[in-house]
Amino acid sequence: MDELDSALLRLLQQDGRRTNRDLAEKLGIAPSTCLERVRALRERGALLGFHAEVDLTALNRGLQAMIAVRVRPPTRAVIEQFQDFVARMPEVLSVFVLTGTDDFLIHVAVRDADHLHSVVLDKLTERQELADVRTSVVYGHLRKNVIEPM
Amino acid sequence: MDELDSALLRLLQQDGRRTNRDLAEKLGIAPSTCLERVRALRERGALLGFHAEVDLTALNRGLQAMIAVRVRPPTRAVIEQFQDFVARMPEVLSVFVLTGTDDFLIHVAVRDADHLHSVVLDKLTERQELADVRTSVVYGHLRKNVIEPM
DNA sequence: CACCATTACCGAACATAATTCGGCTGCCGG
DNA sequence: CCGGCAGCCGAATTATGTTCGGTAATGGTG
Repeated sequence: MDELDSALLRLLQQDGRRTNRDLAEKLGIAPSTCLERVRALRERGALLGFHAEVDLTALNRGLQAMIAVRVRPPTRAVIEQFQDFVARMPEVLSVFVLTGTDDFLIHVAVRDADHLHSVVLDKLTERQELADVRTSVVYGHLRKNVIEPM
Repeated sequence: MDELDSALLRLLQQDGRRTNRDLAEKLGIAPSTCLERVRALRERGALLGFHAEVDLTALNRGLQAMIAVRVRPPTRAVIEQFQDFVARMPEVLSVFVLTGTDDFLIHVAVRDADHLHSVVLDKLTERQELADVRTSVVYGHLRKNVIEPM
């Protein structure tokens, strides 16, 4: 994991569709070398994959919320079962499993306030193991690249 | 935004490096048509970009935490200034601006517990506007694709 | 119902890029 | 000093992206 590798990861994070030639040129190495480097990063597991970023508004899911949840009892079985359930909900963007007062943070993207309401009341609150729910609307969500630009 | 478009977004979300030919074949359309569709999605802003996913452990930042923050006073000026500050911290993965009791949720990835400690005590707590901080360690973080697989 | 205009689609030709591979270089251990 | 190894390179090959003119489908209009 030298300087070249992190430069590659940084560039591919900013734009995962940069061509191999482009990358090679920016780093001052041959395309074949660059290809080999990227392949090695994938094999080592440092580079997990490439994903398109989709605009939520374009999908009619412009309203985001963060739902803090406590389950009871907080045993492994209950936590895993609840996590599985939440992961299957189409409104869910991501699930954080936490220490502390809350057991979960659920990041959701929904159509509108009614939709959010129904997600919380009709889907989540139906669960027996759910002990506490607190919903916050997300005004803004800034996502950074893991490796800082130079 | 028809069925073809969302199929494209779904596939590109799973793997942003699928070749155009590949996509076209899977959808049963010509490569040139597929290319035009993807271009249209980008121009419309539905498809925002492509990004590499990097393994945090490989970067020696295997410990994640969620930091809930309240600032005082919660005016626009203070909130924007704090957000700018947080966004510049290299440990930060993403920042959620919230309604509710907490003003921010800060998702960080750090080397170890000492690093986390220093982020909270040496960097965050230094800020005058900071009224309240609660840190939770993240055991697991499941990220889903926005569009469900079929 | 016929007409036109518009849009989406296709396939072939062309341009660009990915990938392979044999060989070269420099570094390390013996 | 000298194998042996790992990383790198560049040219040849293969695959892919991209453009563009033509064609079929669509939808609105007289």
